[in-house]
Amino acid sequence: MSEYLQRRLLLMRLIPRQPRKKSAPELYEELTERGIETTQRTVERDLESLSALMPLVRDERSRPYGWSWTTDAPLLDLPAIDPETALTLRVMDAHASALLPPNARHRLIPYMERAETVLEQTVDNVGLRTWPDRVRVLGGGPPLQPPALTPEVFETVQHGVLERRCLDVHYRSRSRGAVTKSYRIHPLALVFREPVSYLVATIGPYRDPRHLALHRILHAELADEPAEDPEGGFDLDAFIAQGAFDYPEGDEVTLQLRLDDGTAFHLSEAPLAGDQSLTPLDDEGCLYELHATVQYTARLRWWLLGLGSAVQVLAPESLRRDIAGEIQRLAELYEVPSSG
Amino acid sequence: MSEYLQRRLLLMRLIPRQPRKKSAPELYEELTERGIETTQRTVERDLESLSALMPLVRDERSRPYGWSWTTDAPLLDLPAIDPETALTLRVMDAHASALLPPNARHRLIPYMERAETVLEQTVDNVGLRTWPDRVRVLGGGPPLQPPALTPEVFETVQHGVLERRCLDVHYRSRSRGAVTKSYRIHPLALVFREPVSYLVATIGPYRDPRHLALHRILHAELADEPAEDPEGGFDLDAFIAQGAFDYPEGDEVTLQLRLDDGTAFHLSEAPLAGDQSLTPLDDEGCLYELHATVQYTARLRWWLLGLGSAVQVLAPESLRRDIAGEIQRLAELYEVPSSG
DNA sequence: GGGGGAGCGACAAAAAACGTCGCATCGCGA
DNA sequence: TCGCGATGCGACGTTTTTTGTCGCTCCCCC
Repeated sequence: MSEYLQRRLLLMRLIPRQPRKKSAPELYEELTERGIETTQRTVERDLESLSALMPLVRDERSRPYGWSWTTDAPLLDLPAIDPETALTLRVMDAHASALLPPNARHRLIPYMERAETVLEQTVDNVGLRTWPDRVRVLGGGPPLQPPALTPEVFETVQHGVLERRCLDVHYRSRSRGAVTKSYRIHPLALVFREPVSYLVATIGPYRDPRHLALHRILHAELADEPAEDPEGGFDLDAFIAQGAFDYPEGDEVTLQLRLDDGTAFHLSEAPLAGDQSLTPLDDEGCLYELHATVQYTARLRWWLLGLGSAVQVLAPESLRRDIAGEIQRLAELYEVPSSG
Repeated sequence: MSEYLQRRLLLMRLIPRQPRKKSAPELYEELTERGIETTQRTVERDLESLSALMPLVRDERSRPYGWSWTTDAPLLDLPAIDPETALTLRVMDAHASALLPPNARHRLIPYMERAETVLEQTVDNVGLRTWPDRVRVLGGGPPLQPPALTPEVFETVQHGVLERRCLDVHYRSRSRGAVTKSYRIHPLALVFREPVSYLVATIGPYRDPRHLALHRILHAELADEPAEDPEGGFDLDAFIAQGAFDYPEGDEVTLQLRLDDGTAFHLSEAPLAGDQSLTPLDDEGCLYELHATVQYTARLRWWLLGLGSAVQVLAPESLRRDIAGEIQRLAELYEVPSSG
């Protein structure tokens, strides 16, 4: 029966993209491992005939020749991506562009190009070419620009986290001045906080995890030494909860707010919590009271404060005092006249 | 030469995923269109032998049998996704989960599962299985929950936008009460604003574009009538800029802020604009002044206000007055004592 | 009831794919 | 510098698969 197709399909999947490569003997090995009986000669022939059809390249600089897909090889996906999925991918990408450094999205280019092609064809069928004019993502976060990374850094760091290997990095420390230091670090995890991406790692012989902003890593290189977790293991959630990223986990509190009608409407659409309740305070429907059980986090506080006078915090008392104090400081800062 | 592989590969790509289907004669047609000379018999044979290897199904309920991939057919991508890309996809998805309704991401499940598989294998090689514990995305936007959508609505609406066909929708209008109305609408564009997704469309015979929140569309059905743009065309950016989503485009202003050191540090990492400058105001480095050319938007205002007393707006004067006014209202609301 | 399209079994010719062998080449270590 | 082993590759005859064609049957729809 048709060994042919199965073998070539598997073979194509085993070939990596360009910086990496695999030799014919290697590929032969992997094929037999996966239960395909063949000869190395056949594999060689397969590679040759495949390279006539697809963007495969052979690196002949060193003797066991290495095969790989070209960097710009278009994505060939089975089953092919459908227009709806392509659209979803695009929306996700549009959104991620505000969050991830450009280098991080670099790897997704073939996927996005594929999505683009599919969308264009769809639109073409209907006689239009105005696709990109039909979707927008409006960000809700701070209007900041993601910092640029040294091109290779993201890749290398990703590699280190994925393969659990140590990294040698040059790090421009947070303290002022352009002082850079070199460390050998044990990568533990990746954390993305709105525009900035962080690597969590232990540094050199020390055992306490730290976070390094990726854009402050000027150079990174993979070491051979395998990365080790600190004794007792590493719990990323606990690390974040203890406040490492200004995102300390708050206690659960019963939030009580007084809202104007516009804000009440928005919150009825996208609630703060599953148990949220909204009740009008008067007949005209201009004021509402909201109850909800939420986590008290810094993010919540920013958000409430940002809404300004559209929202008044009634409870918990600690949050109310907190915000009132902030307002007092603000009032002094802006020399607002007395509230009588 | 090897027509074989080329033909079967193309054939597989032409087969759609399950709700859709294509018959052997259709597929034969499309193959010849793309320059592959063959007979319909061969296509039939190909389909049969392929279905032994892959999750293809044949719908035999009506006579020109329809072929499709099963809904859960795993993604077979060439070149295969590499661990770094898989990781990036996961990060994007983690982020999108806070923004898109669950139904929207539904289509990406095969992609995410594929990414998951690749990651697990990678981690396996190194003897670990703790992959999901190594990445987190910390949101910066409001801590709201995306509203739930009627399952089919997102798909149908997407379809309408993509193929430019009218939709018949039941819409629960924004005004209070559970009144729903039915309209025939001409879909124009999709807009995503943090937790809520919108469809921009003209309604019935009217010519002015409106936005409909997707979660308030209770039911949607594709109509045969092709969708039409309003006379004079439709410009999504202009529509947004005119304030349709509380995101009116602001004028460019030269922003001047006084910041505490923590905020200054964050802004030095992720600047507000390309031309941003930051200068310390004293020797201890506790106060900084920032200049940047930015768009004056509501989003900027929320964000500045949310930062509280860590930021003082010095210019433009209009923004300063705006914020000072807001603070005065807040001070009255919270009965903050006089600022002297 | 009949016409046409679709699905499918069979067959023989044609075209590959395959394993094997042998030789040339290259890299590495002695 | 020499030699060994691994790798790449051309050639060849056999084997297997593929492919076009024909014809029969079934089913739907007119």
